[in-house]
Amino acid sequence: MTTETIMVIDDDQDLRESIVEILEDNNFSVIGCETAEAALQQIRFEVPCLIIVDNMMPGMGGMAFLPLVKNDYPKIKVIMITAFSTVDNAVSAMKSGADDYLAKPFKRDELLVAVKRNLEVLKFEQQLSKPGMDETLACLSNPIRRQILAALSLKGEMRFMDITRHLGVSDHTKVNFHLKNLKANDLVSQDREKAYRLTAHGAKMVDYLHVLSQEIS
Amino acid sequence: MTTETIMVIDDDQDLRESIVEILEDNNFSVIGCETAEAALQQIRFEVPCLIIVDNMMPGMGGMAFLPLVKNDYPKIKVIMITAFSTVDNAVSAMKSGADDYLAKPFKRDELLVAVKRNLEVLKFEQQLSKPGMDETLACLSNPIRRQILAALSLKGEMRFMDITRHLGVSDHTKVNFHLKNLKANDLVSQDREKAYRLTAHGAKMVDYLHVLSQEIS
DNA sequence: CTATCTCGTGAAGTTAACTTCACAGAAATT
DNA sequence: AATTTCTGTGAAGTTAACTTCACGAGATAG
Repeated sequence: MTTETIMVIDDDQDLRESIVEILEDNNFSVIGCETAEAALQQIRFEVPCLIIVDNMMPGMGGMAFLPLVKNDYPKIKVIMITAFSTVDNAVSAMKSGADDYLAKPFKRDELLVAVKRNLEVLKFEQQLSKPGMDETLACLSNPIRRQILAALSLKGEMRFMDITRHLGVSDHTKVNFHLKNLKANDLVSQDREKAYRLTAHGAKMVDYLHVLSQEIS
Repeated sequence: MTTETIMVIDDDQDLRESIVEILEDNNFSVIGCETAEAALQQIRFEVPCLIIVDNMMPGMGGMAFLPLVKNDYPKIKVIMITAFSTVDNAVSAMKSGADDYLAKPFKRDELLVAVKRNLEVLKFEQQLSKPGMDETLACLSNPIRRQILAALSLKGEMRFMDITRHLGVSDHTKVNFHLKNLKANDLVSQDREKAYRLTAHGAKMVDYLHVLSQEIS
């Protein structure tokens, strides 16, 4: 289960506490704030993954609050609570960057559905920006490195000069450059006697590339 | 079936013609040459995918021939025919760049097995160096572009400024740069009313990225 | 009708990726 | 023992990728 924090901002104490309670009942970790200003302070100490904020509040309203948060933490999902469910309110909330909205009055289930939907979206997006994704894909995007992987996949184990000759590359230091890159990305390893071989991860990536090659051309 | 050309180089006319015949019986397109020198000329007109060359020949032998071919056409597979099946011969043939060897005398099936095995290896290697592979992987290796893909995958269709705000990028021209890249790689398209959406190919790539994200961490 | 927002181009400027070159110690050969 | 081959390092140099800036035409809103 996700144990990330959800922030609830509403000046109406009754509503705020009831939202907090509903969420806590569903095993979310929740922080309640009475004003947007207080929330901005609080975020500095603990960054929530989702914020539920009322549009109409004394002081800073949800609309003003939104860009401030999104600017510093674009990944945080924000659900706006709008007073009346006019189309205008909803549209303007979404246009100014809200990820979702709840029209007052809303039911317990509507709240939970919205929260869970947005957490799913967050999870989806985070998968594609996983650390290591960049490096791995960039590493695989080079034809020489893929050729090295292919060669190692077929022969199992190769020495440095064997690889260089096998690729027909004139400058051996170029091969060395790419081997270092492959090692840094944990696709290739070097054993006791200096021989290069695929790591388990490297072997998986070779499989992955073959599957991918079906889709390409 | 593969209809690529195989080249057979042997000064012994009987052996050469019998190899050619065996291969032609198996629906390969074959060119026979009596000398390595003649073969080098011939290659300029038609590049074979595999060469079977005798080690011992008057004039240029297989050992001298090998580096000349591999230098200009590193992808061509070369099977060396060695006179005696001593370990030395085999090892030195492989060390100088031969992909496989056949010890005289060899049987019809030994020849066919070796040829087919090497064509399989060739196919394997070619899959990983398919054109378009580079560009696609490089395109996917950028986090902003993956975020755009994720957003389009979730929302189905987005306008330019919606994407820009959704990513929390201050400079819209940066987003434009990456969108152009995605369009150039056929992952994203733009319809009549300027709205961006995933192409079929782009949607598949999003799926593949999710598969990959399982493999990564 | 003026002002703002949208969506885009193109030219620098910057950073990262890749290549090439010069050199060198360790290992294997002769 | 001398020499070649193997396996590297590190410093330029080059090219490609990305970012930023300046500008503008067309739509939309006030």
